[in-house]
Amino acid sequence: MHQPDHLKNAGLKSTLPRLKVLDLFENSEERHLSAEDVYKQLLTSGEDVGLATVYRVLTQFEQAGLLVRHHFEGGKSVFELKQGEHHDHIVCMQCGHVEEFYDAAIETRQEKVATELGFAIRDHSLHIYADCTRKKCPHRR
Amino acid sequence: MHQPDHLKNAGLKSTLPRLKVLDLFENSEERHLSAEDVYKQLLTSGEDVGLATVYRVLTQFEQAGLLVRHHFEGGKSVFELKQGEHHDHIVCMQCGHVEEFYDAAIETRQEKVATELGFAIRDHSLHIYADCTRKKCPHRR
DNA sequence: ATGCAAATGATAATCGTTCTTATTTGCGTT
DNA sequence: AACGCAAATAAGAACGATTATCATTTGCAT
Ligand SMILES: [Mn+2]
Ligand SMILES: [Mn+2]
Ligand SMILES: [Zn+2]
Ligand SMILES: [Zn+2]
Repeated sequence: MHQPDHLKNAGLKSTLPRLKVLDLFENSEERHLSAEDVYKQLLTSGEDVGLATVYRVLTQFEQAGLLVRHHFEGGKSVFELKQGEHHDHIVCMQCGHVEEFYDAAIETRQEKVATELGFAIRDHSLHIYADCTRKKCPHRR
Repeated sequence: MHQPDHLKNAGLKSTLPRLKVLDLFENSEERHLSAEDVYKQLLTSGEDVGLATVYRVLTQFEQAGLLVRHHFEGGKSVFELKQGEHHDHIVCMQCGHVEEFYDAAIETRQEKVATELGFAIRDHSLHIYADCTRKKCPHRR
């Protein structure tokens, strides 16, 4: 889906570290990755990229519109491939599993609320923290 | 409204630093304060409390249910007095002004979404980032 | 007033992230 | 294919927010 020239189109030279990071997001099991996640996964697969470079590249990709950054609880930034449609997140407090959802009613209510209060929305984040029911989840009874 | 014995009820000794911090939240102009905010305001009013103590006390108050902690963008934690009713926040990206709101429709939709996805909600945060229209706001045209 | 567990405050340590700078690389041009 | 150079990288220092350590102080039950 993404090609080396996606980088050029974004005004970024197609360098080895950038291609590796992009590749990781395209082929990783987990959609939502922190800088540390990216760094460690690259190390594990033998690719060695400096941690500073990972941070720099993630920020550049965010600015270029290739990635979206989220601030879930826990302090660290998490990134995912930007693939058009906006969505919100529900995070399992037991296993960290992240599920995505979109609810049109919520989105419109937000607009309404903001307008009534005299605000013009630029962005928003809705994070639901919950317990999931996946077999893998350590919380399962 | 809060008395020294609110602390005792929460299982916390009523010490000087704790009383000062609680007092600040009760009498401060701004409802939503960071640790740094609290520390500086105490210094300004002549009270001297160590920064470490401020952090410690804020966390204890959160655990005791006296304060609620929020993670707005910008990295630092922000606290406010817990006064019963849950609400969400809309933050001005220009002046930092925080407005509170509650929308029943949004709350119920969240429950619905979570249930459908097989999650049991424990908590959530909805932060709307926007431009406000207050006279004080530097963004005003 | 006394004793002691609990709390404080100064400072060191930690964590995620950004900055600095010497070295390397991508890539358009010979 | 070799050059030249701006742009990018890597290693480590620096940073800002927060937490941990530990010697000293304080609240409070006796
Ligand atoms: Mn997502
Ligand atoms: Mn609030
Ligand atoms: Zn789970
Ligand atoms: Zn404003």
